[in-house]
Amino acid sequence: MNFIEELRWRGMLHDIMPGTEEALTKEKVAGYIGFDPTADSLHIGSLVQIMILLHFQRAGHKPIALIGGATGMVGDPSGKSKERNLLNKAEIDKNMAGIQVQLEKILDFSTTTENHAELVNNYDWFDGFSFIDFIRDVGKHISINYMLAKDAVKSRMETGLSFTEFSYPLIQGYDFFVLNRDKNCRIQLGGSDQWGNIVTGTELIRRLGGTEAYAATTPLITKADGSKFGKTEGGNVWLDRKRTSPYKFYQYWINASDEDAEKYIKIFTLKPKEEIDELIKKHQEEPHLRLLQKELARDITIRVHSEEDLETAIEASNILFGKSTSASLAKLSEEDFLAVFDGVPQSEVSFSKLDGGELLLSEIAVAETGFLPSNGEFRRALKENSFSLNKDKVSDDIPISKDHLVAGKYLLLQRGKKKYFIAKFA
RNA sequence: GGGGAGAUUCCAGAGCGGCCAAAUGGGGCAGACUGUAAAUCUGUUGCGAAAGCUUCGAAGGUUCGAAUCCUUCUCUCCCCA
Repeated sequence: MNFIEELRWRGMLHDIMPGTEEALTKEKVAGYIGFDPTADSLHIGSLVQIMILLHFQRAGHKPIALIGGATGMVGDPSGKSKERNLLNKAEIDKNMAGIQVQLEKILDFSTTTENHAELVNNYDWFDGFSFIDFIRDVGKHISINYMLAKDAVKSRMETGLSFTEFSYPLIQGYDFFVLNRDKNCRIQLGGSDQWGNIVTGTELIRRLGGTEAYAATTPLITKADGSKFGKTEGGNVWLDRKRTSPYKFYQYWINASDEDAEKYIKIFTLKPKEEIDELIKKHQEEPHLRLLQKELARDITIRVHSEEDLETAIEASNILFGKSTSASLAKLSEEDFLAVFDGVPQSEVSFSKLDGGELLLSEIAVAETGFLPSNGEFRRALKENSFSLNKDKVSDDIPISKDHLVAGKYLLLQRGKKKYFIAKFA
């Protein structure tokens, strides 16, 4: 199965330029995807693009990850309704370092591999490239009419668009040209919102007499219920464990709906078609086992984090969602407790507050830890029978004593099925 | 520059002197059902234990009483030039 066929059955192909498939079949080429250094970590939206590069590499081609050190300073108007804030060089450098680590985890960068992945930064060729040179050597080849026809530009004609953002496609197009010229890069991949930018590149390459260049894009990942992919109430789901703990990361995938899980397992795992078909079939026979979600979460968590992180996440999930009760919780040592609940939000409470024996549960849940925003919210939770202390439902506001503590210093608070919080007494 | 419409609790959007912490819908949260899914049904959704307190773009005013009336200001949208 060639690269494009692979993407096609996985539902990862949105648009493709004619001739791309033939060109890729004929020879092994280099291809690239750009990543914006807007944060020091990528989130799972970018994971789609990384997977694309991984497939590309597995098909024998050479993946290039371009970090937009220069373009990050300009800002891509695609899909943005407002002018973007610009980043400075120092921020971008810091962000690049973080992103690099994440890419290296997934793609094979070892130079002993013939088609090893490569990381480039477009700042390297834009630094020192004067404005005059740029508009003379590059701008000359692309007409204003061509630029104005772009959706990203058209949709901003009403609200306004700075010259800076207007020039963006041209800058990204030049990246493609440079990679084409210097690294025989023949294809640019990316999200469907990048189509306009990508074809500006192929156009530029044609005008400047490079080798034939191609393009393919991935569809926007959606969720069946219409909410945005990769978001939770806490914000984006990041690849960086400090921003999104492995436990939360694992939980994000475990919570995917059936419909989404079928889609995601094709996109985010490398499992072959037969295995996935089999999994889907089994899942439909015994949906309550949630094989799809488990396999999906397992595979991605290992790829992004590690086997150990997965084990811990599963263990934590079993305790939090399994049949476990306060009894099994009480048996945990402090070490196990901490390891298991690593990703659960925590807050410290002064141990001495327990002394009088009059510290109420509500005070801990609201004032001391901020787990719930107000006492009203706490009362509501009691009324709904949705509040648990150490896995036991609570129906009244009770005074907390040292006897309630797990491993001598923790309280496991819970609102509803999925929201946990740990109060640590120290 | 001229004329008009508007700004309401997370969002949309009613209310147009007391019955308004403010209809309704959406969203959020929770409960039931389940499979940590979807759908459905139910409850809940400013703070406060309560009395009560603080909210309806901002500041003043009228009134026993204002989201509702008046004045000024700020911002948004539409039409004409």
